[in-house]
Amino acid sequence: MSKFWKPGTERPRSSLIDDEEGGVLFVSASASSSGFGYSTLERQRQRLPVFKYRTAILYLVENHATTIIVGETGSGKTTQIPQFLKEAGWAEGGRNIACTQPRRLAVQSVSARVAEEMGVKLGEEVGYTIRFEDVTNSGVTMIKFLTDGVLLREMMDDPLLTKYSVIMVDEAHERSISTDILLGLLKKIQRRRPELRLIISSATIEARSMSNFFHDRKRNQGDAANDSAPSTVPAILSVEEPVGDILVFLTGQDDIDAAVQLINENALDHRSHSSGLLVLPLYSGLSRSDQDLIFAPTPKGKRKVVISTNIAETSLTLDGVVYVVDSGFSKQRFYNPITDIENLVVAPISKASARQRAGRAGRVRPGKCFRLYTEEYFMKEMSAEAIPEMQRSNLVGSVIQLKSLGIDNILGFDWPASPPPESMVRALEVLYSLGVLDEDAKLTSPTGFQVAEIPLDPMISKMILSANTYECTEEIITIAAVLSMQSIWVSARGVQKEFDEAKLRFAAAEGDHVTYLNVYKGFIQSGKSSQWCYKNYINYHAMKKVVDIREQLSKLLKRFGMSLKSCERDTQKLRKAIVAGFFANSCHLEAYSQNGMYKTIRHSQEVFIHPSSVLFRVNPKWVIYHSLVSTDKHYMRNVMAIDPDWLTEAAPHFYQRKRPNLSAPF
DNA sequence: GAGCACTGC
Repeated sequence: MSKFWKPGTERPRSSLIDDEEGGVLFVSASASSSGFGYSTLERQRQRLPVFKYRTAILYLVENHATTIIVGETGSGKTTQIPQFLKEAGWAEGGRNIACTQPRRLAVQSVSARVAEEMGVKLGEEVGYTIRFEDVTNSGVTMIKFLTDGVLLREMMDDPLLTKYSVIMVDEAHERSISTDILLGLLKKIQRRRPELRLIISSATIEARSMSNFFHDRKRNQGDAANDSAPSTVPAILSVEEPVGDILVFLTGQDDIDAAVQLINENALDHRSHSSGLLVLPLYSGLSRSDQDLIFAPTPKGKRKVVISTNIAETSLTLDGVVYVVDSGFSKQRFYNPITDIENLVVAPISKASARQRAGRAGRVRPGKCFRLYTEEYFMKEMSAEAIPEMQRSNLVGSVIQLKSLGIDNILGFDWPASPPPESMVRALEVLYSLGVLDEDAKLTSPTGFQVAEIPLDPMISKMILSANTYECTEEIITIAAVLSMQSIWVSARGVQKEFDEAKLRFAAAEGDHVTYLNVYKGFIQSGKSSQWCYKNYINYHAMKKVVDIREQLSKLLKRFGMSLKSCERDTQKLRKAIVAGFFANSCHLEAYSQNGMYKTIRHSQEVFIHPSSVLFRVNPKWVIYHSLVSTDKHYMRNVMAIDPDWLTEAAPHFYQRKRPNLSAPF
């Protein structure tokens, strides 16, 4: 354990200050690979705390900070930082900590746990805001969970908020939505209290300082190539230094598999030193056991080469990496509010990303980064930061988040990066049609408040609440849990036939949602067996998480006064509940369509059933989908067949207005 | 006939 300054003793000096710009002081802190916040993956795999946040906080202690505002999500920081501050001797003198937690559900559960961990009794509970008032006997006079407008205003006027305040923002995910929300809130404070000096710490800044190390090193020359896999291979093979693993950043599964193959072929053809390479792919679609290969120690005389997506940029840390090869590209999501479609495209990364990637090298010894683009491109053309997520996402979730923070004037909110007004309007439209917002754009009661409290996509939340009416909550919370996963299937390239056959054992004529119910039933009947999952090409870890999320949802429903009911075999009930949430995502098969083309009802967009769906090639006339993914085509993922009458039944306000002849035969 | 990554405990 490090030594920390106690008030009244001589203060240690810190060398943490990286940069000073315009009165904003940056303190280095990283949550993703170190510090208190582990990423989920990291946390599962290695339980080794590194104390980046501790050092940052040491700096604050040193500078007589009086207030710390900790952003932005995650329970790690909000629970452990207050605890840590106590340890650090920061407790004396009536200082103030506020932890922001945009999601109310999290706030409540976290708060209860904090109370337990700190051995204190809960203070008064106002809504879902919990306040401790000098209950710790440790001198930390207040810990506020800054979750709604009332507390935000209190915070602004708090006399304890003097001179320094420290905002720790986890920017590992460059300009994420929650970061933007937090910064927007902070701007409000700053305007009200201009004398305050705000200190922002961020992981991106850490990347910047690390990249200084590489700054004057020679970079590989070469154009930014579209086809990154082939051009990457020579770079990997040209790494001549004898020791140290290599981490390569490419864009996606296809590129990665191609590169792995090319390197292995090269090894066979030329008996070059590449035969000493142990080449491993890494992307989230891989099974856990395949992913874990990258953590296995490199065999003697071999050099590990991990070819990865962005997953290794922030969420996974490989200790032995000494060389990084950066293609300069990643897959990024862009949302078009006019068409309401999210596109997944290969795009150039930002400088901040490039630095973060470079920073993955040399964690254990000095390293090198090979960038597959020119220094001139880096200096002159590469954008400093990625386009904020706020500006390229569907905002339905964020709008409801703000509403639940007590911020009613969404359009007037002071975003650091204002999203396109069209996105706002779309989001408000959807929330209104779901019955979450009323005509004055206020949360409805109880639906709006309940939806805001469920930490899932509002459409899923609405589906869950509707299941109460249709008496099928047992089934719906299972479906909701599965839908909030990436996928419950394992990636099965090469064993496609076996995989398809396995899937057929669960396939339901109604579509993917009911199929998931069958999988869940099978999993439970097997006694939650990992063997059973392996045999059926199902991701065991995903299923365990489904069970976990399902459990949380069931607790939540109980709090709403709803009991779990099963519709047994009556799938029509649960399909109607699903439609009650997803009516806006309806499509019909184009008459005479030969290739399975659908059109969305809302925008007449051409869409197709994703090949991973059990309804692929089945093509029912009317379907609703959970999400669209757009690569070369617009694909619907998680598709269910419906009766079009259910649409008008679930959302007469939505469909009568737009399409009076909805039920017309096709 | 196809799947960048993250967050909620």
